[in-house]
Amino acid sequence: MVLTGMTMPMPVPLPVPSPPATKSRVTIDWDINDAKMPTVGEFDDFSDWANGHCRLIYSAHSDEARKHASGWAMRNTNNHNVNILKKSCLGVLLCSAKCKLPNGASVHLRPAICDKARRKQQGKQCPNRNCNGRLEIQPCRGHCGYPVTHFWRRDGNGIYFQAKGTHDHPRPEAKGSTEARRLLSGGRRVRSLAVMLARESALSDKLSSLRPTKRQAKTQLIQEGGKRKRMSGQEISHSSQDMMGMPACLPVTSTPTTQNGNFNQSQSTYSSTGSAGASQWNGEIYYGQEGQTGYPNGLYGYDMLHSPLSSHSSTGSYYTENQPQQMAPQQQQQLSPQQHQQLSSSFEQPIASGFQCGMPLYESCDDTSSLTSSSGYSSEDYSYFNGGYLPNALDVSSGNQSHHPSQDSSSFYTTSSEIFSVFESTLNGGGATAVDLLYDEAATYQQSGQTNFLPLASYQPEQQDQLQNADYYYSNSGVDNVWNIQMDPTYPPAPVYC
DNA sequence: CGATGCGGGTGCA
DNA sequence: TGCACCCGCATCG
Repeated sequence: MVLTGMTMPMPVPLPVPSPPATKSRVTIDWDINDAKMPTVGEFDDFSDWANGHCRLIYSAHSDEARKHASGWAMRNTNNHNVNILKKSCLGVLLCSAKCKLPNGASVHLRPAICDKARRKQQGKQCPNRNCNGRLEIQPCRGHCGYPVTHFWRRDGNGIYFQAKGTHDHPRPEAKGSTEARRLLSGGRRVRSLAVMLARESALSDKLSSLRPTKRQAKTQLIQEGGKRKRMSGQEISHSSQDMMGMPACLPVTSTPTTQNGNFNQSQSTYSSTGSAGASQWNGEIYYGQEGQTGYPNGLYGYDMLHSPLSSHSSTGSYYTENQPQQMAPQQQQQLSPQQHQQLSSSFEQPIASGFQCGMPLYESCDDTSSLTSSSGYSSEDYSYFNGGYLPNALDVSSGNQSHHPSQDSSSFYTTSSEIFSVFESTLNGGGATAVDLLYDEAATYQQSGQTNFLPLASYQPEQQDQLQNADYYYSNSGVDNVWNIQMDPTYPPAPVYC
């Protein structure tokens, strides 16, 4: 996706009905704290960009699920419960200058999970050559002012996932990008940052355009309902609300699910499920990956640069957020280009429907719902940020979405595992350089016949130093270790609707 | 070196 | 008591 111009991205109200899901999962109501988790016959496809209040049940054979993976930078949070793994969002690393790449995308790096590493990230110079900004963390405050939390629980042959809160920040670059960069970079780290970031943008646009219609959304969308208690952190959330133009912490007033009753019961019994001492998360045996396909959906207003290098592709979770985010495939298909534009540009139009999970308007902030709810708030991450940068952090988002339909559709479900596999295998195969990876991507796209790649230009002073990304080039003088990004005038933003 | 997971401990409501 | 969060430790890639 591409972030552009818009400085005050507002959530795009998507009059989108909840995505279809198998009855087994939809009808079953559960809470991560339930004493007994429901057994389902069919599992959800893994979604690494889950957003909004939602619950998913993955197969215990899902590699991603076993690893508790997420596209969001989630860090472990101690909830003193060995049965439920809790993680809280660290937000995203943005440029203090809010600079934009030529294609309108913004710098949005993945915060290191490790506190120490994260401290080092902050304050570093923006990877964009033409920017003097510094990297700053925009903390996640999507859950009533606190970071969005994810809960994982293994039970039987299922891995239960529950998310609380709606991210109020752009997506960070995907995990794969960070890892790859670290593995490959060495002294080129800074450059790689810029390259990967920018490349992600163009790449994801292409990828998304290639994505065939995925099977019906399978994610279970269950909005947290009726649990309202604490509103702590509400004042903090104001900033988010203001920025997003949406209430991030309104009490849940709708969604008549059966969850409420269930909740109380579960909370009271939850502790009984604990197996003192031994964590269920220990000694995990990861099964081989079985064709994870698809790609994170991202009608997400803030999200733009998906990482094709992500090791976690996703079939996407079609959350109907009050944001220009995920949509169900079929819904997407029904949209005309104009509709796409309307959807993405109608930020100012708040929607008040109770669309399943993740609707900020109905976001539950009562998290008493779980003993395990919490956050990974880290004061260290906020110091710089609070210095005055926070307000516009979101402007990294998507300004251009309303102008480029292709971007709007760029984040939709498409089985792109084949494409990813190219990079992933290369990544893991060893011996490949960053250039190889990048080139592979370009080549792959070309094969798809849907891109407008120009032949790779000569590399100078070395191959790695000039890359092409469909609509712009990256070059590095090799002197100051920063990248030049130049637009490729020949690149037309071709809208493609899957 | 960093990602992850665990868990002791503290402060607050 | 529940939650948010800090910190150190251990393991693994």
